[in-house]
Order: sequence, then C-alpha cells, then structure tokens
Amino acid sequence: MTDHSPQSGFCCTDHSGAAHTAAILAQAETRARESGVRLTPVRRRTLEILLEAHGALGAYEVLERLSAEGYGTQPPVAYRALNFLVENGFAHRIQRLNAFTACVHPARDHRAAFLICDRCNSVTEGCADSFSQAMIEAASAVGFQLERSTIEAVGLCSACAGKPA
Amino acid sequence: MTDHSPQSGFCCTDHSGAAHTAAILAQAETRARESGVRLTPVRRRTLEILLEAHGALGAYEVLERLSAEGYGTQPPVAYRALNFLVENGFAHRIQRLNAFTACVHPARDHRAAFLICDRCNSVTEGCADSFSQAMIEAASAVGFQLERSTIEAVGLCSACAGKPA
DNA sequence: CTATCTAACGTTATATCATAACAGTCAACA
DNA sequence: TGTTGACTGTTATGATATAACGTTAGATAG
Repeated sequence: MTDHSPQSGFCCTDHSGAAHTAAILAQAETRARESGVRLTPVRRRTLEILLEAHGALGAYEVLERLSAEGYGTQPPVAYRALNFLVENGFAHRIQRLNAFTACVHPARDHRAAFLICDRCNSVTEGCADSFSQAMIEAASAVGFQLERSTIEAVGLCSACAGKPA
Repeated sequence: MTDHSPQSGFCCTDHSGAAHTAAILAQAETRARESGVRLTPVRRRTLEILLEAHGALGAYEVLERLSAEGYGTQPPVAYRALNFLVENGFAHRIQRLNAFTACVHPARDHRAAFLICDRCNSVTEGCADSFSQAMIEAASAVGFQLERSTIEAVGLCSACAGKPA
C-alpha cells in the first residue's frame, strides 16, 4: 500500500491490481461492520466491479455485469447498490460522467476531488480537504452553510498527454 | 452594479432584478459582437429566460417557455441554445441539478464555483480563480494537464438556514 | 422453535434528460 | 443571383433514473 499524503493533492500511485482491490475491499468490510451497515452480496459485488474497472462505470454497465452473474436485471438493482456505496463512503459519483467509481481510501473520512481524462475517461481521486476548508470559509462569508462539495477537473491524464492526438 | 472582488470567493450581492438583467444582457451582446458569435433571437431569449429565473433551470423548463413564445417545441431547440450559451461563457451548466444558470459576469473570463441550496435549489455563482490555480498546480504535480474544473458545493443558503426546517 | 418485523431485493412501469439525423430557412457574399 | 454555411425546426430514439409494489430472508421477541 502506498502513502496517501495528508492534506491535499492527488496521489500518484496505481490503484489497480488484485492486491489493492482486495485490500480496499477488506477496509470497506471493516468499516461497514463498525458503522453497522450491511455490505450484502450485491453491494459487495458492486463494489468489486467498480474496483476492477479501469475508469468510472455507468449504472447500466454495472447492471450488465450484475445481471450476468445472476443478480437482478433491472436498473433499481444497480442504482440501489451504487447509492448505498456512495452514501456510505465506499464509492463516489462522478457527475460529469453520470458514472461511479470506487473510493480509493474508504477507511478515511475525506473530501475527494477528481481528475477526469477527456480522452480516456480515466478518473483519479485526490484529496481535497484543504480546498474544501477554504470553500467552507468563503461560503460562510456570504452566509452559506456548506455541507459537501463536488470538485471535478477535466483535462489530459499523463498517459494521454504523451500520445500524439 | 457591484464590486466583483478580484480573486476568489462568492459575491454577496443580489443578482436579480430587471436592471441587472438588462445590464448583463448588454454585456453579453457586446461580448458576442466582439468575439464574432451570433446572439440570435432564440439564444438571446434563452439567456433572458435564465436571467429571469430564480435558480437554475432544466433544459425542458427552458423549452417550455421558448415554445410558449413561438420558438421550436422540441428538445434540441433548447439544448442547442443552452449549449451555445455555455460554450461562449454566457451561462453555466450545473451538473448536480442537470440544469443551467446565466453567468453573472459574462464580460470577464473567469473560473466559476457554485453554491447550491439543498432546500430551495438557488444557485450562487462565485469566482474560483484561486482554487482553480491551486488545482492546476496539484494536478500538474501528477502529470495531469488540467483544462477546466467543475466546483459545486451543496448546503443551505442564508435564507433557508434561517428558517426552522 | 416459530411468529413477527424490517431491511433488502427484484420486478414492472414510467419519468426525466439528451442527442442523432435530416429538411427547411435565411443572410452573407462570390 | 446562385451558392454556401450557419441556424432553426422536426422526428425519432437513446441514455439515465426513480416510483411503486410484491417477495425474500435475516434478526429478534415470545
């Protein structure tokens, strides 16, 4: 496992690979137990599917995989599992893509920001705690009680930036 | 017109009212002329509709108004006008709401951030230039070429925060 | 051990958001 | 004045998301 630096910025490590997937899944299970929520088979499998994916997945892509494995075949099955994961901090919704991605550090309470590659749609999760703090202050200066922020950046990932076009 | 402070934060002024609407519309027309794009009747009217709205409007809400006034009745009419406005900096898309809102300072090139009220859905546009700069730097540290960011915060606006529940 | 309760699951049906593709219109201008 | 290209409008369809309801299964009180 890699160092996830403390306050701000994006982490530069590869989050793919079976070992990492397993580790995150284990963290998620621990956290679910601790907070008294149930990581049921569909939910767990949905999280695995997100972890195995390269980028973010749309709800219907998740549904396809779930139904192929004998789970329900209709949209609510996927949406419910995905919403559960998001609400409990195991996954994030990427608004720009209408898609979902596994949280890379579900064990820690954090504010996330995302780098989305315009070309390959890869999604990198970063820690936006310092940004969020600044936002909370700027908002409260105008009397706005900020609860949560969505920070999504679009551009070229290092892999795609290297390629011609 | 009020002072739109330079680098960061949300502005505390009321952006509604016919006078302000007219001023922004005038700025938009100037800018359109300068940049050689055409602010046609549908596009102009669409911008007015956004300016007159209290919060952000969905494309179908805009379409409703447009078609009631003799413009086209089908979704592409609204989406084309809205996309034109967004691409040219006259409006913004609010991802979280699948909705659109007029830009409150179309004359200036800027990075926007939004405060979205959970209760009344009002949208306040703020200037995120300093956040964006910090993001660009954090992103480039991991080799990501950032092009644009979406920053949307959800919480309670000052009006709603005062009310009971 | 069984009755009961509730969270989760699965389904049908439908709502909501968005765009592809193509035909007609009109102003700019060679 | 004919051609071009941007704009508008239409039909049709695709993509995303949720409401509502019956069923299942795990927890728990009796």
